[in-house]
Amino acid sequence: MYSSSDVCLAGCTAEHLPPSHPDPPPSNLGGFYTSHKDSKNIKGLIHRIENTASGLSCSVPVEYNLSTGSTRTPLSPAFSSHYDWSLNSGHQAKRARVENIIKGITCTDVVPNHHEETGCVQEGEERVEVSSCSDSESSPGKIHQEWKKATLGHLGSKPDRVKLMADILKYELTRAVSRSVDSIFKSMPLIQTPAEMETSETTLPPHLAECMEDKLRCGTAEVLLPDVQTEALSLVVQKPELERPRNFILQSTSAAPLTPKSPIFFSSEPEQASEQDNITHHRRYGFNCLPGGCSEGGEQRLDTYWNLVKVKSKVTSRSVILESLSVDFFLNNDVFQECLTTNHLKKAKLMFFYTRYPSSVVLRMCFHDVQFTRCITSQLIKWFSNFREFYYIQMEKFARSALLEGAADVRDLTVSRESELFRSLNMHYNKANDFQVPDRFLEVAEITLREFYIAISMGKDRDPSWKKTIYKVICKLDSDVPPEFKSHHFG
DNA sequence: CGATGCCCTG
DNA sequence: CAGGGCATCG
Repeated sequence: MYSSSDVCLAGCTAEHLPPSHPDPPPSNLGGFYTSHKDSKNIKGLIHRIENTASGLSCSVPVEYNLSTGSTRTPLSPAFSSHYDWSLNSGHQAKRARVENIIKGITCTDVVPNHHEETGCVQEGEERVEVSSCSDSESSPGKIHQEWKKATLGHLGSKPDRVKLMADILKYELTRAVSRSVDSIFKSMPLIQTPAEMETSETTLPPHLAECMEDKLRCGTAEVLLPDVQTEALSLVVQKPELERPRNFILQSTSAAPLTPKSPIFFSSEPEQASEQDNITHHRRYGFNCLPGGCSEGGEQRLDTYWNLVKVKSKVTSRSVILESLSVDFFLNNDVFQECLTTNHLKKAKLMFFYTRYPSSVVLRMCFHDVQFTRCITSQLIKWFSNFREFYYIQMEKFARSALLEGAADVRDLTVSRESELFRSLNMHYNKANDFQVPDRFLEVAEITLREFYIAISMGKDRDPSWKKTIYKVICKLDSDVPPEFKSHHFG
């Protein structure tokens, strides 16, 4: 059995390829996870504001009403029954805590290079803009100024202070969400904004272009496999020399050499929506259907992006918060499909060029976008069983034909990309011919063919279980699937 | 006994 | 390709 380290795609090192971890955070979605953390910070922010009153035991839980976009501070008995907080020690404590809030806000708004030392949330250039736009009645700057006046100058009535505190909390919450959304877009270099797409339709982002280049190299590269034959196989023979006659029916004289249109796996091919796809019901946890439809993993990521574009376009803090929380929830619940699609079938067929007997672990790695139920697993296993069946039937058919045509030397049996046998297999597993079949597959096919030929010529096919020995041999010739098959970007 | 694979059939 | 039957294996 070949390990993954045995397979090396020439000119395509591991670091250029998508991660092969069974379920890694997508490399192009770092921003999503950053956003997720930031979104968590929204909750943490409230706690941070509360906890800025260090040493104070009383905490004011803040509820954020998602439907109204307002914050509400449930008044504790002490808070609600003793309005005159200047005369109450508890009120002094509250005042200290509120002033601490102001400190926290001030250090983010006024002291540009100080927030790291003070533990304040570091943010970008929007800080200045937020402080400067105070013309609106509800603008943060206005709130900030009023709050400063109310607290530092002890102006305003008690309800005003409470209202202002609620506004401050709302303001902070909104800013935190805005930062989260911004961070998503700042850390999403892979996907362009619509404006960028319009201006540079054919220009890929550097990251993506590099990835595509690598895939191009991979696709046209030979699969370098070690010269390993760990088992003493009965019919593993050297390839015939060039001068050896290469004929028989395995060679097609009329067939043009098969060259893939594109070695990139599906990436340039918009998959037609098949009937099966249309009737396939997809499920996103917590979402019946997000805008953009429900389809493959890559498309879902794109859907997510467009969803975020919509989020970005919203200007009201409430909608931003709602959308952001939706995105957070969406990202926090990894998306699984509960049905196998035609794309999965296509991928499985291409996988067959590498492995005829994939283990369940390999299947899980390569189909990590589907939820692996018992039904899904057995369906995938059944697929490969069907693939093998066709494969062995073809092998037996061509072996018998070669025997009938009087092939005397088993070394005359070869499988090249021009042979009829390969064309038959390629038509079955790679109908679109958009995949560069690895040379290793040709080698394995040749070995299989010769195994069948020898067994038949020796009359072993009279044994009802004569194929089993061949199956065992072929099973040991599996290769590990390349990282592309384990990647999110496949398909 | 469940998982897996082959065989056969539609 | 899927479903069912059957055999094998741990």
